[in-house]
Amino acid sequence: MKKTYSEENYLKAIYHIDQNGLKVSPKAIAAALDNNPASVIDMIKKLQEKLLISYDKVNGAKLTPPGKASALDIIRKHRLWEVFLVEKLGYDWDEVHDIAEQLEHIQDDRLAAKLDAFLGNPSFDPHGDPIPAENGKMPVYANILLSDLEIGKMGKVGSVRDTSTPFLKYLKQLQLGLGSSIEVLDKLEFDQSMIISINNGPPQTVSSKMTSNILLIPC
Amino acid sequence: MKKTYSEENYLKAIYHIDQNGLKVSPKAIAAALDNNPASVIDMIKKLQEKLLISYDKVNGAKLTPPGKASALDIIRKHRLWEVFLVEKLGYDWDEVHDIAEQLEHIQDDRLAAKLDAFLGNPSFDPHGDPIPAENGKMPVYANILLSDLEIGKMGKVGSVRDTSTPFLKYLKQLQLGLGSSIEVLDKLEFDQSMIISINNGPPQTVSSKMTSNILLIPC
DNA sequence: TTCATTAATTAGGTTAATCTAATTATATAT
DNA sequence: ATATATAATTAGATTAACCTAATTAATGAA
Repeated sequence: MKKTYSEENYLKAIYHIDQNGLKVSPKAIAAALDNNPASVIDMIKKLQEKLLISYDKVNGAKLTPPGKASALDIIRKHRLWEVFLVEKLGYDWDEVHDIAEQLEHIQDDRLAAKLDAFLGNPSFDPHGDPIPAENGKMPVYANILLSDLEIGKMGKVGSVRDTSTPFLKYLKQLQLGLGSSIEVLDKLEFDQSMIISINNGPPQTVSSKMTSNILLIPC
Repeated sequence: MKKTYSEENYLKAIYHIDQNGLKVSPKAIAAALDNNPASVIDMIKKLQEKLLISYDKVNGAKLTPPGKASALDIIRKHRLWEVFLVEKLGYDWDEVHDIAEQLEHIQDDRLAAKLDAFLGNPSFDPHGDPIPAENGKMPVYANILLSDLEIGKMGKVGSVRDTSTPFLKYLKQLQLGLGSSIEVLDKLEFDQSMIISINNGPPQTVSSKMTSNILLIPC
Protein backbone atom coordinates (compact mmCIF):
# COMPACT_ATOMS: atom_id res chain seq x y z
CA MET A 1 0.00 0.00 0.00
CA LYS A 2 1.56 3.29 -1.07
CA LYS A 3 2.12 6.00 1.52
CA THR A 4 2.18 9.74 1.24
CA TYR A 5 5.26 11.79 1.99
CA SER A 6 3.60 12.95 5.18
CA GLU A 7 2.54 9.50 6.35
CA GLU A 8 6.11 8.34 5.92
CA ASN A 9 7.38 11.20 8.06
CA TYR A 10 4.96 10.31 10.83
CA LEU A 11 5.99 6.63 10.80
CA LYS A 12 9.63 7.63 10.99
CA ALA A 13 9.00 10.07 13.84
CA ILE A 14 7.03 7.46 15.78
CA TYR A 15 9.84 4.96 15.33
CA HIS A 16 12.49 7.39 16.55
CA ILE A 17 10.54 8.54 19.59
CA ASP A 18 9.90 4.94 20.57
CA GLN A 19 13.59 4.08 20.09
CA ASN A 20 14.48 6.81 22.55
CA GLY A 21 12.35 5.00 25.13
CA LEU A 22 9.74 7.73 25.30
CA LYS A 23 5.99 7.46 25.14
CA VAL A 24 4.81 8.27 21.63
CA SER A 25 2.24 10.93 22.55
CA PRO A 26 0.61 13.40 20.17
CA LYS A 27 2.65 16.12 21.85
CA ALA A 28 5.91 14.25 21.26
CA ILE A 29 5.09 13.60 17.62
CA ALA A 30 4.11 17.23 17.11
CA ALA A 31 7.43 18.33 18.60
CA ALA A 32 9.35 15.93 16.34
CA LEU A 33 7.56 17.11 13.21
CA ASP A 34 7.36 20.75 14.28
CA ASN A 35 3.62 20.87 13.88
CA ASN A 36 0.44 20.97 15.95
CA PRO A 37 -0.90 18.21 18.25
CA ALA A 38 -4.32 18.67 16.65
CA SER A 39 -2.79 17.83 13.26
CA VAL A 40 -1.15 14.79 14.79
CA ILE A 41 -4.49 13.45 16.03
CA ASP A 42 -5.83 13.62 12.48
CA MET A 43 -2.92 11.61 11.17
CA ILE A 44 -3.05 9.13 14.04
CA LYS A 45 -6.60 8.28 13.02
CA LYS A 46 -5.56 7.84 9.43
CA LEU A 47 -2.59 5.62 10.26
CA GLN A 48 -4.78 3.55 12.57
CA GLU A 49 -7.29 2.97 9.77
CA LYS A 50 -4.45 1.87 7.52
CA LEU A 51 -3.34 -0.54 10.27
CA LEU A 52 0.13 1.00 10.39
CA ILE A 53 -0.11 1.94 14.07
CA SER A 54 -2.19 1.24 17.14
CA TYR A 55 -3.01 4.06 19.51
CA ASP A 56 -4.52 4.77 22.87
CA LYS A 57 -4.11 7.70 25.16
CA VAL A 58 -2.44 5.70 27.92
CA ASN A 59 0.19 3.87 25.89
CA GLY A 60 0.60 6.29 23.02
CA ALA A 61 1.23 5.16 19.45
CA LYS A 62 2.83 1.83 18.60
CA LEU A 63 3.89 0.73 15.15
CA THR A 64 2.26 -2.46 13.89
CA PRO A 65 4.56 -4.92 12.07
CA PRO A 66 3.79 -3.39 8.66
CA GLY A 67 4.15 0.10 10.13
CA LYS A 68 7.52 -0.75 11.58
CA ALA A 69 8.65 -2.29 8.31
CA SER A 70 7.72 0.93 6.52
CA ALA A 71 9.54 3.06 9.07
CA LEU A 72 12.67 0.96 8.78
CA ASP A 73 12.49 1.11 5.02
CA ILE A 74 12.41 4.91 5.11
CA ILE A 75 15.24 5.06 7.63
CA ARG A 76 17.21 2.65 5.47
CA LYS A 77 16.79 4.87 2.45
CA HIS A 78 17.59 8.01 4.46
CA ARG A 79 20.86 6.58 5.73
CA LEU A 80 21.89 5.08 2.39
CA TRP A 81 21.37 8.45 0.72
CA GLU A 82 23.44 10.11 3.44
CA VAL A 83 26.29 7.74 2.66
CA PHE A 84 25.91 8.59 -1.03
CA LEU A 85 25.94 12.33 -0.40
CA VAL A 86 29.06 12.19 1.78
CA GLU A 87 31.05 9.43 0.10
CA LYS A 88 30.22 10.10 -3.53
CA LEU A 89 29.23 13.75 -3.79
CA GLY A 90 31.63 15.10 -1.20
CA TYR A 91 29.23 16.76 1.22
CA ASP A 92 30.22 17.15 4.87
CA TRP A 93 28.35 15.03 7.38
CA ASP A 94 26.62 18.08 8.84
CA GLU A 95 25.14 19.10 5.48
CA VAL A 96 23.31 16.00 4.35
CA HIS A 97 20.38 15.62 6.73
CA ASP A 98 17.92 17.93 4.96
CA ILE A 99 18.71 16.52 1.54
CA ALA A 100 18.32 12.95 2.79
CA GLU A 101 14.96 13.95 4.30
CA GLN A 102 13.81 14.56 0.76
CA LEU A 103 15.57 11.65 -0.93
CA GLU A 104 14.21 9.09 1.54
CA HIS A 105 10.75 9.48 -0.02
CA ILE A 106 11.73 8.54 -3.57
CA GLN A 107 9.62 5.55 -4.53
CA ASP A 108 10.98 2.66 -6.53
CA ASP A 109 10.98 -1.02 -5.69
CA ARG A 110 14.59 -1.65 -6.57
CA LEU A 111 16.19 1.68 -5.68
CA ALA A 112 17.34 0.95 -2.13
CA ALA A 113 18.90 -2.37 -3.11
CA LYS A 114 20.71 -0.87 -6.08
CA LEU A 115 21.95 2.09 -4.07
CA ASP A 116 23.07 -0.23 -1.28
CA ALA A 117 25.07 -2.35 -3.72
CA PHE A 118 26.57 0.73 -5.40
CA LEU A 119 27.74 2.04 -2.03
CA GLY A 120 29.29 -1.29 -1.07
CA ASN A 121 26.62 -2.37 1.42
CA PRO A 122 27.55 0.05 4.19
CA SER A 123 26.51 -0.82 7.75
CA PHE A 124 26.59 2.68 9.19
CA ASP A 125 25.79 6.13 7.87
CA PRO A 126 28.12 9.13 8.13
CA HIS A 127 26.79 9.90 11.62
CA GLY A 128 27.53 6.35 12.75
CA ASP A 129 23.88 5.33 12.76
CA PRO A 130 23.20 1.75 11.72
CA ILE A 131 21.60 1.18 8.33
CA PRO A 132 18.76 -1.36 8.51
CA ALA A 133 19.10 -4.29 6.10
CA GLU A 134 16.40 -5.00 3.53
CA ASN A 135 14.73 -7.33 6.04
CA GLY A 136 14.78 -4.62 8.73
CA LYS A 137 17.62 -6.12 10.76
CA MET A 138 19.87 -3.52 12.35
CA PRO A 139 23.63 -3.95 12.56
CA VAL A 140 24.51 -3.56 16.22
CA TYR A 141 27.63 -2.71 18.11
CA ALA A 142 28.50 -2.03 21.73
CA ASN A 143 28.37 1.61 22.69
CA ILE A 144 27.81 3.87 25.65
CA LEU A 145 26.52 7.39 26.09
CA LEU A 146 29.22 9.92 26.82
CA SER A 147 27.06 11.08 29.72
CA ASP A 148 27.34 7.57 31.23
CA LEU A 149 31.12 7.32 30.90
CA GLU A 150 33.00 7.49 34.20
CA ILE A 151 35.69 10.00 35.10
CA GLY A 152 39.08 8.94 33.78
CA LYS A 153 37.66 6.61 31.11
CA MET A 154 38.08 7.03 27.38
CA GLY A 155 36.04 6.15 24.29
CA LYS A 156 35.89 6.69 20.56
CA VAL A 157 32.94 8.51 19.02
CA GLY A 158 30.81 5.86 17.32
CA SER A 159 27.68 7.81 16.50
CA VAL A 160 25.59 10.83 17.41
CA ARG A 161 21.93 10.75 18.40
CA ASP A 162 21.03 14.25 17.33
CA THR A 163 21.81 14.70 13.66
CA SER A 164 20.41 18.22 13.32
CA THR A 165 22.55 20.76 11.52
CA PRO A 166 23.06 23.06 14.55
CA PHE A 167 24.32 20.19 16.69
CA LEU A 168 26.68 18.89 14.01
CA LYS A 169 28.02 22.39 13.40
CA TYR A 170 28.75 22.63 17.11
CA LEU A 171 30.64 19.32 16.99
CA LYS A 172 32.60 20.49 13.97
CA GLN A 173 33.60 23.59 15.92
CA LEU A 174 34.79 21.32 18.74
CA GLN A 175 36.82 19.43 16.09
CA LEU A 176 34.90 16.34 17.05
CA GLY A 177 33.92 13.73 14.48
CA LEU A 178 33.28 10.01 14.15
CA GLY A 179 36.30 8.19 15.54
CA SER A 180 37.52 11.09 17.67
CA SER A 181 38.73 9.98 21.11
CA ILE A 182 37.21 11.50 24.22
CA GLU A 183 38.53 11.32 27.77
CA VAL A 184 36.33 12.29 30.68
CA LEU A 185 38.36 14.57 32.95
CA ASP A 186 35.61 15.60 35.34
CA LYS A 187 31.86 15.69 35.88
CA LEU A 188 30.09 18.64 37.49
CA GLU A 189 27.28 17.28 39.64
CA PHE A 190 25.15 20.41 39.81
CA ASP A 191 24.29 20.60 36.09
CA GLN A 192 25.67 17.29 34.81
CA SER A 193 28.10 19.11 32.54
CA MET A 194 31.46 17.49 31.84
CA ILE A 195 35.04 18.47 31.30
CA ILE A 196 36.52 16.39 28.51
CA SER A 197 39.57 16.18 26.34
CA ILE A 198 39.04 15.63 22.62
CA ASN A 199 41.86 13.79 20.85
CA ASN A 200 44.09 14.54 23.86
CA GLY A 201 43.49 18.24 23.35
CA PRO A 202 42.93 20.90 26.05
CA PRO A 203 40.11 20.47 28.61
CA GLN A 204 36.73 21.68 27.43
CA THR A 205 33.42 21.99 29.21
CA VAL A 206 30.37 20.49 27.51
CA SER A 207 26.72 20.47 28.59
CA SER A 208 24.67 17.43 29.57
CA LYS A 209 22.61 18.05 26.48
CA MET A 210 25.74 17.49 24.44
CA THR A 211 27.00 14.45 26.35
CA SER A 212 23.65 12.70 26.14
CA ASN A 213 23.79 12.86 22.35
CA ILE A 214 27.20 11.29 21.80
CA LEU A 215 27.60 7.50 21.64
CA LEU A 216 31.02 6.03 22.30
CA ILE A 217 32.75 2.75 21.68
CA PRO A 218 34.49 2.34 25.03
CA CYS A 219 38.22 1.58 25.19
CA MET B 1 11.64 32.09 -4.73
CA LYS B 2 10.90 28.47 -3.86
CA LYS B 3 8.48 26.50 -5.99
CA THR B 4 6.17 23.64 -5.19
CA TYR B 5 6.53 20.22 -6.73
CA SER B 6 3.46 20.93 -8.82
CA GLU B 7 4.59 24.34 -10.02
CA GLU B 8 7.83 22.79 -11.17
CA ASN B 9 5.95 20.17 -13.16
CA TYR B 10 3.90 22.83 -14.90
CA LEU B 11 6.98 24.84 -15.83
CA LYS B 12 8.62 21.75 -17.23
CA ALA B 13 5.51 20.78 -19.22
CA ILE B 14 5.20 24.29 -20.65
CA TYR B 15 8.83 24.22 -21.70
CA HIS B 16 8.49 20.85 -23.44
CA ILE B 17 5.29 21.75 -25.30
CA ASP B 18 6.88 24.97 -26.51
CA GLN B 19 10.00 23.11 -27.61
CA ASN B 20 7.83 20.88 -29.75
CA GLY B 21 6.66 23.99 -31.57
CA LEU B 22 3.10 23.71 -30.29
CA LYS B 23 0.90 26.37 -28.77
CA VAL B 24 0.97 26.02 -24.99
CA SER B 25 -2.79 25.91 -24.44
CA PRO B 26 -4.58 24.81 -21.27
CA LYS B 27 -5.67 21.71 -23.14
CA ALA B 28 -2.11 20.85 -24.17
CA ILE B 29 -0.80 21.33 -20.63
CA ALA B 30 -3.62 19.21 -19.22
CA ALA B 31 -2.77 16.44 -21.67
CA ALA B 32 0.91 16.60 -20.72
CA LEU B 33 0.20 16.46 -17.00
CA ASP B 34 -2.72 14.06 -17.32
CA ASN B 35 -5.08 16.38 -15.52
CA ASN B 36 -8.00 18.69 -16.19
CA PRO B 37 -7.95 21.96 -18.20
CA ALA B 38 -9.86 23.60 -15.35
CA SER B 39 -7.00 22.74 -12.99
CA VAL B 40 -4.53 24.14 -15.47
CA ILE B 41 -6.30 27.50 -15.57
CA ASP B 42 -5.90 27.79 -11.80
CA MET B 43 -2.20 27.13 -12.01
CA ILE B 44 -1.74 29.46 -14.97
CA LYS B 45 -3.10 32.27 -12.80
CA LYS B 46 -0.74 31.38 -10.00
CA LEU B 47 2.31 31.17 -12.25
CA GLN B 48 1.36 34.48 -13.83
CA GLU B 49 1.20 36.15 -10.43
CA LYS B 50 4.62 34.77 -9.63
CA LEU B 51 5.85 36.21 -12.96
CA LEU B 52 7.05 32.80 -14.13
CA ILE B 53 4.85 32.81 -17.23
CA SER B 54 2.78 35.17 -19.34
CA TYR B 55 -0.52 33.98 -20.75
CA ASP B 56 -3.25 34.96 -23.11
CA LYS B 57 -5.81 32.85 -24.88
CA VAL B 58 -4.49 33.63 -28.35
CA ASN B 59 -0.79 32.95 -27.81
CA GLY B 60 -1.01 30.46 -24.96
CA ALA B 61 1.53 30.38 -22.13
CA LYS B 62 5.09 31.64 -22.50
CA LEU B 63 7.83 31.22 -19.93
CA THR B 64 9.36 34.46 -18.67
CA PRO B 65 13.16 34.48 -18.30
CA PRO B 66 12.98 33.37 -14.63
CA GLY B 67 10.36 30.76 -15.56
CA LYS B 68 12.54 29.39 -18.31
CA ALA B 69 15.55 29.30 -16.01
CA SER B 70 13.51 27.26 -13.51
CA ALA B 71 12.31 24.87 -16.19
CA LEU B 72 15.84 24.32 -17.45
CA ASP B 73 17.08 23.76 -13.93
CA ILE B 74 14.49 21.04 -13.38
CA ILE B 75 15.25 19.43 -16.74
CA ARG B 76 18.96 19.58 -15.90
CA LYS B 77 18.38 17.76 -12.64
CA HIS B 78 16.07 15.23 -14.29
CA ARG B 79 18.64 14.31 -16.91
CA LEU B 80 21.59 14.25 -14.53
CA TRP B 81 19.68 11.86 -12.27
CA GLU B 82 18.86 9.68 -15.29
CA VAL B 83 22.57 9.42 -16.03
CA PHE B 84 23.20 8.49 -12.41
CA LEU B 85 20.52 5.81 -12.41
CA VAL B 86 21.79 4.19 -15.61
CA GLU B 87 25.54 4.68 -15.28
CA LYS B 88 25.96 4.17 -11.56
CA LEU B 89 23.02 2.10 -10.38
CA GLY B 90 22.69 -0.10 -13.43
CA TYR B 91 19.11 0.62 -14.46
CA ASP B 92 18.09 0.24 -18.10
CA TRP B 93 17.31 3.41 -19.98
CA ASP B 94 13.63 2.54 -20.16
CA GLU B 95 13.29 2.24 -16.39
CA VAL B 96 14.56 5.57 -15.15
CA HIS B 97 12.01 8.12 -16.24
CA ASP B 98 9.59 7.78 -13.34
CA ILE B 99 12.35 7.78 -10.73
CA ALA B 100 13.96 10.86 -12.28
CA GLU B 101 10.54 12.56 -12.22
CA GLN B 102 10.77 12.33 -8.45
CA LEU B 103 14.47 13.06 -8.05
CA GLU B 104 14.31 16.23 -10.17
CA HIS B 105 12.41 17.97 -7.36
CA ILE B 106 15.04 17.48 -4.65
CA GLN B 107 16.00 20.93 -3.41
CA ASP B 108 19.56 21.84 -2.57
CA ASP B 109 21.66 24.68 -3.90
CA ARG B 110 24.73 22.64 -4.58
CA LEU B 111 23.25 19.26 -5.50
CA ALA B 112 23.10 19.59 -9.29
CA ALA B 113 26.66 20.87 -9.52
CA LYS B 114 27.99 18.11 -7.29
CA LEU B 115 26.07 15.42 -9.14
CA ASP B 116 27.25 16.83 -12.46
CA ALA B 117 30.87 16.70 -11.34
CA PHE B 118 30.47 13.19 -9.91
CA LEU B 119 29.07 11.96 -13.23
CA GLY B 120 31.90 13.55 -15.21
CA ASN B 121 29.90 16.48 -16.62
CA PRO B 122 27.85 14.48 -19.12
CA SER B 123 26.38 16.36 -22.10
CA PHE B 124 23.56 13.93 -22.89
CA ASP B 125 21.28 11.73 -20.85
CA PRO B 126 20.72 8.01 -21.50
CA HIS B 127 18.00 8.83 -24.05
CA GLY B 128 20.36 11.13 -25.93
CA ASP B 129 18.68 14.30 -24.69
CA PRO B 130 21.01 17.23 -24.05
CA ILE B 131 21.66 18.20 -20.43
CA PRO B 132 21.42 21.97 -19.89
CA ALA B 133 24.48 23.54 -18.30
CA GLU B 134 24.21 25.46 -15.04
CA ASN B 135 23.68 28.66 -17.05
CA GLY B 136 20.90 27.02 -19.07
CA LYS B 137 22.93 26.56 -22.25
CA MET B 138 22.06 23.39 -24.16
CA PRO B 139 24.67 21.26 -25.89
CA VAL B 140 23.52 20.96 -29.49
CA TYR B 141 24.21 18.55 -32.28
CA ALA B 142 22.88 18.01 -35.77
CA ASN B 143 20.06 15.51 -36.03
CA ILE B 144 17.07 14.63 -38.13
CA LEU B 145 13.74 12.97 -37.49
CA LEU B 146 13.51 9.41 -38.75
CA SER B 147 10.22 10.44 -40.38
CA ASP B 148 12.14 13.03 -42.43
CA LEU B 149 14.84 10.63 -43.61
CA GLU B 150 14.63 9.72 -47.31
CA ILE B 151 14.35 6.22 -48.71
CA GLY B 152 17.74 4.55 -48.98
CA LYS B 153 19.41 6.82 -46.41
CA MET B 154 20.87 5.70 -43.10
CA GLY B 155 21.36 7.26 -39.67
CA LYS B 156 22.39 6.44 -36.13
CA VAL B 157 19.88 6.85 -33.31
CA GLY B 158 20.93 9.98 -31.40
CA SER B 159 17.95 10.50 -29.13
CA VAL B 160 14.26 9.82 -28.68
CA ARG B 161 11.59 12.47 -28.19
CA ASP B 162 9.11 10.36 -26.28
CA THR B 163 10.75 8.95 -23.17
CA SER B 164 7.67 7.26 -21.76
CA THR B 165 8.06 3.71 -20.50
CA PRO B 166 5.67 2.13 -23.06
CA PHE B 167 7.55 3.70 -25.96
CA LEU B 168 10.96 2.71 -24.64
CA LYS B 169 9.75 -0.83 -24.01
CA TYR B 170 8.62 -0.96 -27.62
CA LEU B 171 12.07 0.19 -28.79
CA LYS B 172 13.71 -2.42 -26.62
CA GLN B 173 11.54 -5.06 -28.22
CA LEU B 174 12.71 -3.81 -31.62
CA GLN B 175 16.29 -4.17 -30.31
CA LEU B 176 16.72 -0.48 -30.97
CA GLY B 177 18.82 1.71 -28.68
CA LEU B 178 21.01 4.83 -28.77
CA GLY B 179 23.61 4.35 -31.48
CA SER B 180 21.65 1.71 -33.39
CA SER B 181 21.80 2.21 -37.14
CA ILE B 182 18.61 2.56 -39.14
CA GLU B 183 18.18 2.32 -42.90
CA VAL B 184 14.97 3.50 -44.57
CA LEU B 185 13.89 0.80 -47.00
CA ASP B 186 10.50 2.22 -47.95
CA LYS B 187 7.83 4.72 -46.99
CA LEU B 188 4.12 4.00 -47.31
CA GLU B 189 2.38 7.18 -48.38
CA PHE B 190 -1.13 6.35 -47.20
CA ASP B 191 -0.35 6.24 -43.47
CA GLN B 192 3.22 7.56 -43.41
CA SER B 193 4.48 4.27 -41.97
CA MET B 194 7.98 3.11 -42.88
CA ILE B 195 9.83 -0.10 -43.59
CA ILE B 196 13.23 0.05 -41.99
CA SER B 197 16.19 -2.14 -41.19
CA ILE B 198 17.65 -1.90 -37.70
CA ASN B 199 21.37 -2.70 -37.47
CA ASN B 200 21.12 -4.32 -40.90
CA GLY B 201 18.48 -6.71 -39.59
CA PRO B 202 15.33 -7.88 -41.40
CA PRO B 203 12.80 -5.32 -42.72
CA GLN B 204 10.29 -4.11 -40.16
CA THR B 205 7.27 -1.87 -40.48
CA VAL B 206 6.97 1.02 -38.03
CA SER B 207 4.25 3.63 -37.64
CA SER B 208 4.54 7.35 -38.26
CA LYS B 209 4.04 7.84 -34.56
CA MET B 210 7.21 5.85 -33.98
CA THR B 211 9.26 7.51 -36.72
CA SER B 212 8.36 11.00 -35.56
CA ASN B 213 9.84 10.26 -32.13
CA ILE B 214 13.27 9.05 -33.20
CA LEU B 215 16.08 11.53 -33.83
CA LEU B 216 19.00 10.41 -35.97
CA ILE B 217 22.51 11.55 -36.62
CA PRO B 218 22.60 11.19 -40.41
CA CYS B 219 25.43 9.28 -42.06
C1' DT C 1 -8.62 16.20 47.64
C1' DT C 2 -9.08 19.96 45.02
C1' DC C 3 -7.24 23.37 42.14
C1' DA C 4 -4.08 24.53 38.54
C1' DT C 5 -1.52 23.07 34.86
C1' DT C 6 -0.67 20.38 30.98
C1' DA C 7 -2.12 17.13 27.47
C1' DA C 8 -5.52 15.27 24.38
C1' DT C 9 -9.27 15.96 21.64
C1' DT C 10 -13.01 18.21 19.00
C1' DA C 11 -14.87 21.72 16.02
C1' DG C 12 -14.40 24.48 12.48
C1' DG C 13 -11.31 26.90 9.05
C1' DT C 14 -7.46 27.41 5.50
C1' DT C 15 -4.54 26.35 1.55
C1' DA C 16 -2.90 23.90 -2.52
C1' DA C 17 -4.18 21.17 -5.97
C1' DT C 18 -7.28 18.78 -7.86
C1' DC C 19 -12.13 17.53 -9.75
C1' DT C 20 -17.08 17.85 -12.31
C1' DA C 21 -20.55 20.42 -14.41
C1' DA C 22 -22.04 24.51 -16.42
C1' DT C 23 -21.07 28.42 -19.18
C1' DT C 24 -18.81 31.37 -22.51
C1' DA C 25 -15.87 32.02 -26.35
C1' DT C 26 -13.73 30.55 -30.50
C1' DA C 27 -13.20 27.88 -34.60
C1' DT C 28 -15.01 24.91 -38.25
C1' DA C 29 -18.03 23.10 -41.64
C1' DT C 30 -21.80 23.30 -44.44
C1' DA D 1 -23.87 33.05 -41.82
C1' DT D 2 -25.34 29.93 -38.85
C1' DA D 3 -25.10 25.64 -36.57
C1' DT D 4 -22.00 22.59 -34.42
C1' DA D 5 -18.08 21.26 -32.22
C1' DT D 6 -14.17 22.29 -29.52
C1' DA D 7 -11.63 25.04 -26.25
C1' DA D 8 -11.42 28.15 -22.40
C1' DT D 9 -13.23 29.58 -18.36
C1' DT D 10 -16.09 29.97 -14.14
C1' DA D 11 -18.44 28.07 -10.17
C1' DG D 12 -18.57 25.13 -6.71
C1' DA D 13 -16.80 20.65 -4.39
C1' DT D 14 -13.32 17.60 -2.67
C1' DT D 15 -9.10 15.87 -0.42
C1' DA D 16 -4.87 15.97 2.34
C1' DA D 17 -2.57 18.25 5.59
C1' DC D 18 -2.35 21.64 8.18
C1' DC D 19 -4.08 25.53 11.45
C1' DT D 20 -6.48 28.13 15.86
C1' DA D 21 -9.58 28.18 19.50
C1' DA D 22 -12.45 25.79 22.56
C1' DT D 23 -13.29 21.83 25.30
C1' DT D 24 -12.42 17.66 27.87
C1' DA D 25 -9.35 14.64 30.33
C1' DA D 26 -5.44 13.64 33.08
C1' DT D 27 -1.69 14.87 36.14
C1' DG D 28 0.49 16.87 39.89
C1' DA D 29 1.23 20.12 43.74
C1' DA D 30 -0.45 22.29 47.87
